[in-house]
Amino acid sequence: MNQEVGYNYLNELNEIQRDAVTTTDGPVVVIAGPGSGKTRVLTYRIAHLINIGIPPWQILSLTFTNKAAREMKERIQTVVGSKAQKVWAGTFHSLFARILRYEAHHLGFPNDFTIYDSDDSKSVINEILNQMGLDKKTYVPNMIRSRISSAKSNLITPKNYAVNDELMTYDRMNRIPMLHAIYDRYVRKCLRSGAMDFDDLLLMMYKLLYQNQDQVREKYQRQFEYILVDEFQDTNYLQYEILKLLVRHDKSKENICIVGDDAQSIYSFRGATIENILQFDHDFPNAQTFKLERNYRSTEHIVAAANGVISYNQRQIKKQIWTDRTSETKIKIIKTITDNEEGKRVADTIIEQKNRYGLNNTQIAILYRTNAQSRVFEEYLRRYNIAYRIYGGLSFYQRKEIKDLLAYLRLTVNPKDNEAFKRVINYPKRGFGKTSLNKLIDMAEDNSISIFECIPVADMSARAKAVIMDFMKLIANFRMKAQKANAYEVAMYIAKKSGIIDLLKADTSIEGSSRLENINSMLDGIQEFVEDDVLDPGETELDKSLAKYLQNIALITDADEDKDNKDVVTLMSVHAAKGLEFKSIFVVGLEENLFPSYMSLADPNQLDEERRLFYVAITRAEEYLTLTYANSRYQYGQVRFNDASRFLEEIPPECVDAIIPIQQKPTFGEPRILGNFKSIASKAMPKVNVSDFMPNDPKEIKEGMKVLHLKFGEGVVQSIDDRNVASIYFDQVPDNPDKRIMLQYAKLQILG
DNA sequence: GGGGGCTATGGGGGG
DNA sequence: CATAGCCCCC
Repeated sequence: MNQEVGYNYLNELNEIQRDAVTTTDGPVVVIAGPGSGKTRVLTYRIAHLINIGIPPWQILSLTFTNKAAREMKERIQTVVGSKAQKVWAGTFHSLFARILRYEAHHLGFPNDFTIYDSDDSKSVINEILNQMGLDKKTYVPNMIRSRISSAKSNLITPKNYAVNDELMTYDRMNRIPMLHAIYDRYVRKCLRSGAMDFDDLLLMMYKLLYQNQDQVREKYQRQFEYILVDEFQDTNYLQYEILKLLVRHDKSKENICIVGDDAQSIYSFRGATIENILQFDHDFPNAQTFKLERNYRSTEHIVAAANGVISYNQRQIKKQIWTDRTSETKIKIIKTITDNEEGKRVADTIIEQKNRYGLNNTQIAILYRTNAQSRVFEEYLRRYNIAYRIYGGLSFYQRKEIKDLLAYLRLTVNPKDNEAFKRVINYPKRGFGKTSLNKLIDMAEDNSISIFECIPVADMSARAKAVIMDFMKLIANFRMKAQKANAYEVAMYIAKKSGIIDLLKADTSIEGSSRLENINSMLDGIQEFVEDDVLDPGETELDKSLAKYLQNIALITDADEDKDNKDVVTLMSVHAAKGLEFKSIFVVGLEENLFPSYMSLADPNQLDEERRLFYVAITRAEEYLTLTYANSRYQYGQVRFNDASRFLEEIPPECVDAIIPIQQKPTFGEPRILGNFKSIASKAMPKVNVSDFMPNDPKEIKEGMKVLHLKFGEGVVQSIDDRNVASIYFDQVPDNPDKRIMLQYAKLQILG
């Protein structure tokens, strides 16, 4: 054993954990309760494999977030040194994307394929609905997306879908009989755009292995001799089938170790199925099972509460989670009248805990069922001067300006990327509107090619043609640059040459400057990417291309972001909190219709999943657990009244402090922040007396004339172009006095 | 072709 | 309440 670096990690494990680490060969199942040292087992198992001589690049370790993978690598590194970097550790999506970057050509995709996010997918679906003339109220884009996604996750091709009685009957009954056709078109559109959605990253990996062109399957089967899968309860059918393709072959020793907890399965809405754990025993009958039942994280009351709650679920793998951590502090339940008061009481309690127990902000987290609930807590934390950070919600990469620049980058790497094309063809404005774009889209569809490929043969007005040829030249120019420069240099070049930076600089409003800031921090991020000199597993030389950068960022999420070592309270959804732990946890909004969500109430299976979600929430706490609910809250613009969540009643009463009642005098006079004040403060427009206004015939208007406009006031005509569009300077308009007005519609009065 | 304003509608979790 | 999408106006 390698004793030069590290230490004897086996001493840090209990007996069962140690067995789970040292049973390296053959299939292994680890059932790991919350706080049972699961990460420790996974980490040391990998370190152990490396220590007994397994080359690190033969180890495939699939985790739920990239951050978890990164942290694991760091911990492995303390045991085995720099070899840890060579382990293939990451999420299913990110590792498969990396592999597909070398292999996608086997599947008819460019190796520099684009990854479509869910907004892109939705936009593709909308385009299809328009082209097929289908009603979006019946064919709800989100619903279609999720049906396509689950078809893919269950390996049902469009062809198979169309001949599947059960699916077709379901669709007919739900008045969406064309779904199979939409699915078919969707797949073909993505292929033509050289784009894969999130499901495709899995599906194409499956196809790649299944088709086995150039013995690709054998290559990866040989390479990944040891496979570890974390959070196995959250894998879907397709993910499991891929694992089987990798593990099951003639020479295989079936060295696969899956780690999971059926009680923490919370992703069935995206196709995850607990069946996978049950099926695993069936598929690998010689699998050895280890149950980690000792909870090292939480105190007795929290563990008892968790056990009590989860016992209301019928189907589960038998286990008894226990702890020897005693505590004076029981679980607190706080009841309030309004959501606003809930926010205040949570903030009060945070102050109290910091004083009484000496907690740092970092040791505290507020968990909610829906991201929309964060607002009241933000308000009070800000008011109390407590630093916080919100995870989730609108991520950085979903901001408009970021998506705009990204679209240029994407189009540069992959000109067939239709979604990127649509986004920037008229941004900045270059007079290429909806009508011309729709014409192009239809033409591309008719010829089964991408929009970009369609341009040279497109039949359109001379003016539109001129605009679009210029645009093509611009992109060609970007592509040339991308061939010889790194991601940062190209991105900087594009940000400037595309006009995005100038456009944002010209916008002097607060939002404008924050957009520019975002662009700059994105560019900083790209520079960081370029300067990072760690070789990814599978790489023989550093790849700092734009294409590589795009692949990297397409799959990172908020949960992957590092806490920048600031002392902040964490606000996040329960889903996002999975795998994390905090000394003090607040689970808020415990009301019927909210947690459990109203969408789950009708279906016992979904209700069980909500319960598991609650189980995940409370087991994040080490010592202090506070549960809150409000009798009434603002939901969708009106006050709603909800009963306390059933989950509160499922907690054994002996774990709970006496319920803290509603404050007798609720705090009035706290200003509520109301919406719709915008219009008052907004721009002061010049006033023109309507009764005096006498517009002239537009034909009379010439360059240099002084004119009057009903809304913009007095202006001077700077120029009139061949399209009969006048550029007029209105000096009474504060923000952007330069207006382009089409004379055929404009009402202008000549002043001289 | 582009922008502003109004209405209808949704309403969850995330790779 | 937020926002997407539509319609209308310039």
